[in-house]
Amino acid sequence: MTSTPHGARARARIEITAAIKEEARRRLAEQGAAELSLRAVARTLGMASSAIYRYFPSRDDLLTALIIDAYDSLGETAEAALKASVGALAGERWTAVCEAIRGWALAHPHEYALIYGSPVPGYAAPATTVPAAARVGFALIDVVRDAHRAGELDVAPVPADLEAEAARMAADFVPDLPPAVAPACVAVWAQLLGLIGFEVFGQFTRIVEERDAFFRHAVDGLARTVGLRPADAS
Amino acid sequence: MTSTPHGARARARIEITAAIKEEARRRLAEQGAAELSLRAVARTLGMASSAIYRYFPSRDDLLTALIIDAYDSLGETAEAALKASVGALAGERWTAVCEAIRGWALAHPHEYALIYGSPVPGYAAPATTVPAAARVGFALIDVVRDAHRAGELDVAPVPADLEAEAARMAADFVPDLPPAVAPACVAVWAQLLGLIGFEVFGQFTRIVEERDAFFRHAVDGLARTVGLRPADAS
DNA sequence: ACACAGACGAGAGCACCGCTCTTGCTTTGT
DNA sequence: ACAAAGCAAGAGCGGTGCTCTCGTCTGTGT
Repeated sequence: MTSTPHGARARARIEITAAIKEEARRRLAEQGAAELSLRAVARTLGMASSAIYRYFPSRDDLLTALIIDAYDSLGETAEAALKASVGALAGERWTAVCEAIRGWALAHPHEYALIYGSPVPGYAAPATTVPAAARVGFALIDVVRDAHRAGELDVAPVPADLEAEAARMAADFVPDLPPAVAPACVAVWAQLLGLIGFEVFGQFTRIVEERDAFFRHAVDGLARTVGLRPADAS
Repeated sequence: MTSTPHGARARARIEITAAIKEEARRRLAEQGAAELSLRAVARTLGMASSAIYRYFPSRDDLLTALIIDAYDSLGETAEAALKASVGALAGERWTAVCEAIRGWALAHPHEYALIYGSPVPGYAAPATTVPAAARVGFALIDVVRDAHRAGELDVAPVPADLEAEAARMAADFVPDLPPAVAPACVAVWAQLLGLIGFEVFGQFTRIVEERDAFFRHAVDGLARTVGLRPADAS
């Protein structure tokens, strides 16, 4: 009965690994990454602290696994908003995806901090996290791509010293879009997350009160920057 | 009781406090906030670890002091760029201040992470940090204000649901600017630091190669968003 | 069928951390 | 001059990440 790769032992390993990750994620969501302790996880799981090291070689490895999960969770949220908005105007889709990302960030501040805050140790972004990290960006790009297909994208030219870079970016990430929009896409991606990060990390305290309306307005501005006509008719 | 306490005791206290902060800042710059340990600082200062608690009640208080210093250092840099650019075109001044902020961030990544990355413990932003934190924002606003005085600011209207908020923001932070630009100022401030944060934290790895040209282009876009005519003639 | 290599769990232990408490000594203000 | 307050040092508590060793269990090849 070896339907699973190597018997029941391997299955137990998968289950325990998942249990550790689940408990760690719970603690992460409650207290943040700095307070996440292997010993505490082991304790509530009823195992010796040393046993955890059979599953995750170090605390950083556990954290890396959680980082990938967080990226995937956020990416999934963005993709869901993307799908749900098929057929709508490009500006409205843009807003929908941006608001989905913001909503996720506000609902999972510690996870957000884990992936977009300061890198926890010195710094590290193992190559394994890259594909998961890219999903959010691609969801945003998809809105732009669809708008371009529908002829609703206003492409602004790019300065001469960025032309080569824009071409490279476009070839790497958006082969079916005009190269000139590639830098704008990347810039807007970073700016959007800057906006969200400021809100999540409390930088808007006593500065922005009407968060929803403010975000909506700012996101309209970002849409304009990439060449979309914003949903807001104002 | 006496504002300048006569005696060598008070003077020694100031000197030791400064020495602790200096050593802590050195370690922060080298290793980051997570690795900053009171014991290690005490060790290299040749004092018992418990003695440090006479000067900083807790690790977080030391960190808070460093946060204020970092805000001030960054604010000073921005203000210096602002002063150095008096008389230049608004677009050029904008670029100059933005590049000064970016330059500081790239030169002091750990300090940058301390103030704009994820809040180190659970969260914390003692009220004492607020004035220092505001300096950067005001440097940016000054460019906009001067442009407005010179009649070089294009003010875009604000949606109806933001008018009250815009008026409140303007009254609080930019009383001599049209209310409609206030939300744009705040949004652009967050977006600029998002841009810089992504670069500092390595999110642009393998995505943006020509960092300088890219940043310059993005900053031109931000200038446009607040209503400035960018320096780039393209 | 059985023995053996490998995976596994538990415990002890190391070096480090933030922080507190107590004990003396020195400076300060009256 | 003397009491009060500030200060440095040491010991100690509970916590951390991580390693090592030592029994136990298990999956597998002969």
